[in-house]
Amino acid sequence: MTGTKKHAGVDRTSGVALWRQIADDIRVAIGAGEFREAGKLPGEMALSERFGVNRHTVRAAIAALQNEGIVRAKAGRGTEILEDIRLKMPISRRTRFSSGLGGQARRPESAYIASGEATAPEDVAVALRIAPGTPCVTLETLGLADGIPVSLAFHYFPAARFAGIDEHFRRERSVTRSFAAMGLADYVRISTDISARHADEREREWLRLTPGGIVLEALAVNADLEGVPVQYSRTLFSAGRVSLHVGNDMEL
Amino acid sequence: MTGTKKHAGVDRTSGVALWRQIADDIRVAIGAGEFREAGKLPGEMALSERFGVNRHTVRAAIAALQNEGIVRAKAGRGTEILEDIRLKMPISRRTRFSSGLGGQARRPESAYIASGEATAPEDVAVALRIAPGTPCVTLETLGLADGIPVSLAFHYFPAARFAGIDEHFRRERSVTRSFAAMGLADYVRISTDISARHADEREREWLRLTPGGIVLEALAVNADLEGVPVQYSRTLFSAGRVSLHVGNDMEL
DNA sequence: GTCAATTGTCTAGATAAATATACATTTGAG
DNA sequence: CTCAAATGTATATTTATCTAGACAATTGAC
Repeated sequence: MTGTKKHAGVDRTSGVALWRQIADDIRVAIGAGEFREAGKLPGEMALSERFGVNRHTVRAAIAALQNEGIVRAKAGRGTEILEDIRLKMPISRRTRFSSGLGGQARRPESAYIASGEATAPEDVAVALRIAPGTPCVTLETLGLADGIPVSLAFHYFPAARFAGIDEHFRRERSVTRSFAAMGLADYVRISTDISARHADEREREWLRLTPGGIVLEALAVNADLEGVPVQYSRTLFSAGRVSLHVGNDMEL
Repeated sequence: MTGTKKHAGVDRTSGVALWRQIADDIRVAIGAGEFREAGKLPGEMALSERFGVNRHTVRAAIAALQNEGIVRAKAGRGTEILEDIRLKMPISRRTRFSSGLGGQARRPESAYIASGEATAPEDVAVALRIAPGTPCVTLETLGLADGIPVSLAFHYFPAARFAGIDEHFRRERSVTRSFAAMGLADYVRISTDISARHADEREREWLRLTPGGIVLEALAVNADLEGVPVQYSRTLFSAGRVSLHVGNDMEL
């Protein structure tokens, strides 16, 4: 071992400023319920010892968390924890954006970003069981909870069956209701592929992430009740605000 | 607008060093297939213009990517893109580590890290449907593919039923075979919770990740064929090497 | 071999982040 | 009111990151 004293998870060679590492660390700790009893963070001195850094570095971290709306510092009182927010998004045969967040006392909302026409690329065509190059309607949407963006989705629908579904979405603000308006009363999730990576610039902008922010990328296929694929989606969830739950109801 | 020219996705006020932002950005671009034709990155000068930074900053980013084994720079030739190898790990009712990677022509392997006894914390107890504080056998394992670590798992087994299962694992190197050796011939996955975050120091060490590396965290519950929970696992997958596939067979 | 294109190395200086101290201000308990 | 415990503000110094420019070393094309 070197003579360097090792402290909780701060890395001075990572290219990430200490205040940001500490802010990320505290955010995770809050999510894990570490300070739930006190309802507030330990004092700046205590935190600076815990992380092995100067008090001002801790202050910079807290300032960042304040900026995110997670905590609120007040002279003489301490730093109050405002809320613990990581939504649980169910992934099941009946996965839908708005109903998925229903039980969590939040206001779910979908926003229209853009739509257009495109020919299906290889991977999308395979998933939708159509020939590569088949015309598709594309739709890009933003999912919000209490006004905070949580997901950015890019959808493909076979144009032969769903031409104009984007117009329905602009009115209905829901894929489920858009399907219903076009005569498809019900549909099921048949496959979901999940990976994680760093968000690119555009994704960071829509999801209001800081550089280095992580997204969960879910590639999903929905089908009608006959099993014919009706939708291919690539949805990016803000990993700091959402976890995905693969549950029992996938079994029936 | 200010006189500052805006360049592709670098943010100078984020607390993340430019070289790391650029490394992350290039990694994402490689994943999206941006340089697939050339098979190599643009020159350092071209990249420094693209990101609006000095050539040396780009060099630092490339050095980081080289360290991750994603690219290889060679004087006079350029910076070659190595191969993007991301294993697909199926998540289904019959999820098992070794058979999951079977079809991908790789040599799967599990290694024993440590084991012990512990009382079940709240969340584990709820998942295993036992009282908090019930004795459990704990087991920590490393999953490898072709000798490269891909997952780090921490398991809980109810001690009343599975005392000594860690000893079986040390011999068998497989949870499935350890269960079999203790009289449990078959089991099924009943729930999986997936999220993503930055790896901590210890995780980076076992999974051989660079600082800033991402892990997919899967919280899973397995049960016997009567539906009685037999195992709770927290598995960390190296997000650069693994994607999780939630497929149709979850339905039967 | 010559040449252009590219990565590798070196030195120096400017900017941002982190440390070290000191003291002011706000709050709630007693 | 007084005091202890916090956060807020200020200044100076050290360290890490980024910029700038010059030149060496390697490679492949001609």
